[in-house]
Formats: sequence, structure tokens, C-alpha cells
Amino acid sequence: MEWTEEIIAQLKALWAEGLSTAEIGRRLSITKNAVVGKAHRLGLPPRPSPIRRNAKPKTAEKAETPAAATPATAQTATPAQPVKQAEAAPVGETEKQTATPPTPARSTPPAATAAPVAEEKPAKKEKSAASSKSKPKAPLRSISDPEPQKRRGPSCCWPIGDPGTPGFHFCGATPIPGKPYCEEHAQIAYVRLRDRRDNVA
DNA sequence: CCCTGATTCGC
DNA sequence: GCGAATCAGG
Repeated sequence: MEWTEEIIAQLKALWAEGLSTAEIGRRLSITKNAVVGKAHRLGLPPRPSPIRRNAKPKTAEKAETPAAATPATAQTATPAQPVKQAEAAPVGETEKQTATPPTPARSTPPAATAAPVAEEKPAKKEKSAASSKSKPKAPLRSISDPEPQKRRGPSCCWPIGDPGTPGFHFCGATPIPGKPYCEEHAQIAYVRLRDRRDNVA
């Protein structure tokens, strides 16, 4: 693997975006292990992972010097989760387990595929707006949003380049109806987990 | 079962 | 440095 600046930039970008390692791997056409490994080496902030590896199964297990534990130093715990989206990061990546391929005796042919794309599973509870409620219907629109509801052409939001840099942009191609990505990118975005596994093919 | 990310260790 | 293998928690 040739970790060029560009690739690394993408990795960082996607990582920071909150995509899962597998997702990033898919985009970069590498395995998630590579992603995780590189990310770790780069010192990227660890994604919210449920596991806390402690045990040393195999080798290692050296005699740990029971030296001072030094409990002091109360470090500040993580304030909060900056991003909670986690797996739901990309637009409708939910399609993973969907599309049960064969399903014998099921008259439901292809429908299952790519149906509930941008489906919202977690109910978003947005109660009162944080920014004052004293704005029932501000007549603003001549400043920030002169022409709402116009140039609303859907476009593929596949990230290209590193967000934050001048070259970054989205695919922009016409997406498949019901999907956030164009046909080309949808194909790689929506891969059956079983199929992809760790195989990039 | 599937998913997820983290660490280890041979290369 | 790289990443597959392995581990481990949901």
C-alpha cells in the first residue's frame, strides 16, 4: 500500500467525518485493518469503540512489573461524544444488511435492494431550537437565502479529496433516485456485508 | 449471527 | 511502516 499524502488526507478526512473503518476502507479500496492500523499509527483520534482490549491472549504476557500504579493524575475524562452518528455517518449507509439476496420462497425479488436508503432509524428528538424560539417566522430570506427552493438538484455526495482543502468536492453526478450517490458510487457504497467482508476484490 | 474498532506481531 | 490475524464488546 502506498500511503501518499493524498490517501492519508482522505483517510483523515473520512476518519474525522466519523465513518467506520470499514466504510473508509471501502472508499479507499483497502481493508479496514489497514485503515485502523494506519489511523493508529498516524495517531488519529480513536473512534468510539466499544471494546477495551486488556487481555493478552498469546505471547506477551510478560511479567508486568507491579511497580507503582500511580493512580494520581486524574485526567479529564472525555467530555462528550463529538459525533454520535458513528455508523450512521454517511448518508444512508444503512443499507448494509438489507437486501437479503436469495431468500427462497420469497416473492419479493429485488425490491429489498436499496429501498430504505436514507432511512432514519434513530428518531431525532429536536425539541426547542437552541437559538431562541422568538423567531416564529423571520422574514429573512433576502440575505442568506435569496432563492430557496430552486437549484435543488440532487447530486451525488461522494466525497472526493480532503474536506478543508481547495480541491475537495463531491462527486456531484446525478444520483440514483432515492439514493444519495450516483450509480457509480452507490455500487461501492452499498455493498452487502457478507459479500464484501474483508475482500476488496 | 452480524457488526464494530484495537492491538499484536510477522513481514 | 504495513496490514492480516486476532481479540473483544454490542
